Amino acid sequence: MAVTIKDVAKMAGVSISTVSRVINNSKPVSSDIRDQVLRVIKETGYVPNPVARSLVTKKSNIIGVIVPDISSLFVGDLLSGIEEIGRMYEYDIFLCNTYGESERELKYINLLKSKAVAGIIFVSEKLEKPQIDLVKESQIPSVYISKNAKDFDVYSIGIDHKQASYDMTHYFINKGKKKIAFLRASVEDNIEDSERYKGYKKALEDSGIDLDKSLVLQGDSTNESGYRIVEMLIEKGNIPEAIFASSDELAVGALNALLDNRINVPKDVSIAGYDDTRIASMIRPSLTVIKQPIYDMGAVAARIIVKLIDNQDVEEKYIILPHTLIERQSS
Amino acid sequence: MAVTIKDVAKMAGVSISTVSRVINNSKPVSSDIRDQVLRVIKETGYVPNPVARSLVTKKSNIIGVIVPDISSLFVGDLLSGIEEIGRMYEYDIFLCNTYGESERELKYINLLKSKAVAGIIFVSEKLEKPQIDLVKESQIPSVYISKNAKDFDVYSIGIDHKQASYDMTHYFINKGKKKIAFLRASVEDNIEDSERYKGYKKALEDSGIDLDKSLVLQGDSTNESGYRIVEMLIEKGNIPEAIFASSDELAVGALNALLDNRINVPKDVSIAGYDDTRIASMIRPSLTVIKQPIYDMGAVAARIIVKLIDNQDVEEKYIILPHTLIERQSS
DNA sequence: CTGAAAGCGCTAACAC
DNA sequence: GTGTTAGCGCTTTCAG
Repeated sequence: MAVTIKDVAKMAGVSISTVSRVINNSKPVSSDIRDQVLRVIKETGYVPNPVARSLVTKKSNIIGVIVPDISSLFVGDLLSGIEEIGRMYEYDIFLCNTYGESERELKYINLLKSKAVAGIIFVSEKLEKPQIDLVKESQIPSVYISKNAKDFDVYSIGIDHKQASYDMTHYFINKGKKKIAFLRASVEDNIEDSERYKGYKKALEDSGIDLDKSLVLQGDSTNESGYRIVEMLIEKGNIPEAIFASSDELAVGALNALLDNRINVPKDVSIAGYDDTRIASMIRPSLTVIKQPIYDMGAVAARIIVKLIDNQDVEEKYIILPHTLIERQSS
Repeated sequence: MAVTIKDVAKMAGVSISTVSRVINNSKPVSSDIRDQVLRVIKETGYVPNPVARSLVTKKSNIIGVIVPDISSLFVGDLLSGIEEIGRMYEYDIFLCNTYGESERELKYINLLKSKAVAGIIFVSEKLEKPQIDLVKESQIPSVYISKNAKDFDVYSIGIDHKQASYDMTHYFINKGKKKIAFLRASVEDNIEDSERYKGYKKALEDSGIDLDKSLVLQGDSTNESGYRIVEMLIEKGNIPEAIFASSDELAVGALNALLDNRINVPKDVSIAGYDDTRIASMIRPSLTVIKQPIYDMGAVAARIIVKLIDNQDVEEKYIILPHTLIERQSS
């Protein structure tokens, strides 16, 4: 059996309250007694039982992190950032994988609630009201990372997707491209509502280029989907001058479809991705991308959660981190 | 305040022990009373407090997972497998990221111990005795995933690395290659001890090919490292006919170094990777690889842990899953 | 500044 | 079959 606060108290010849006070620094303790207690703690290797502690305080030092897919590069980087900062403040990570299913998201929120987690970081492809309401109801501090987080009154981290998308489209236009395809991972919602689409559209408008609906394409987030879509374009002979995909994987799929059909990238067609996950710089030709500061987004999310837990002020609700356009070989 | 067992007991007109009995099925309860209790539970939406429960049983339904790097594709897939099976048995995942540092590994083992996790799945580049001893001492059921797990008396999951490595080397030899480089991510240990190296060496021996030490190369696990090493080989004019890298990322780095120096793959040089992470099929030329069933390894690890927790028999300590050689464009 | 005691929500003897 | 009760290890009033 591990040593408990009782043992320490007995060995130090004080009451357990005193021991509790020194380990929590919750109330003044005369320095000689404090030293005595500290010595016993060191000798015995005593570690407070977090479960018992959590039972009485109704708090834990656990941050619940809900993600749609652990095995994605994006989420991996995000988790690194969260973990790193979380650990700095002595918080641990409780991981929930939802596969993007709303039902599972709800289930996990309830679970985290019952675990009395100190905070929740919620990562989702697309936020929905029921989930947000459930979290709000729980009163647990929360931060969101999602494309549409700014549609809700919640703390969130993101980049300016519309601007980023505008930048990339504009970059292509500047390079003399007119026929620019927009490849997007659909999430059952209206494409018109998508920030990225808005940025793309606006850039075309500002340059007086007509939007060609046959070049606005929806897939899912996999590279296979990007492959199929571009292959279809090729079959139809509707080959664009540039392809702007809304994720790196989608871009890789598009790239492979072109290469496999002996279409040169970037000579015949330019390609750009979105996110700058590790793969973007690993493939050849390497991908021109909009870089999202993914690790930083995780780190900032963790920082915010910690602040919220400590009741500190958080300047803004919707934090926008800077994005960058990274030019590589694919354009 | 959430509803507690007390509230349920009062509303159902029974004692809290009875309520406890029905939620745990721990002792017989007459069916009418059981129904009554169940109804109140449903009405109130009562959920037992896992913290309180854990305090008295000294157990939780949490599996602690210690990994070297969450953001790696390998670990991501592994986690998917663990999570999926874990969830099936109602276990949750507590995530610990060590960056491969022994000190942090030890710290986390202690943490998991104090959290009273039900089991530990330990993923590491290279297992060391102190860590294993600490886990054993804790009496917590544990499963290991690591190249050198079989050097210890622990439950572990893996593939037959020596055979896999033999297979790949043999494959190259069969294709008429004689000058086969072996690229390896070193982990400060003696390369001679590495199973993969042994397989490589044996395949050469069996075919009467002399081992050329200038083609046995060590890097770290990044693609940059693979890039540098192969670049160096090119500078020296010591270009092999085939390169067998001990990870996909390493192989990608090697591949890029060749492509960037206008050396054709697979015409001039063949390349093979190891693991079959998602990137292997995403790049062009796609990578010939030894496929480790990563997801399955995670799933099996979770299954074993659950069995150990339930004191069920586990047939073997060291479980070897089948590997496959997948031939793609790079060879 | 320190100790005694109540209680967090639950399980598990122990009685009846 | 069911209820009473003693903790699990800790924090936190409340006295002193």
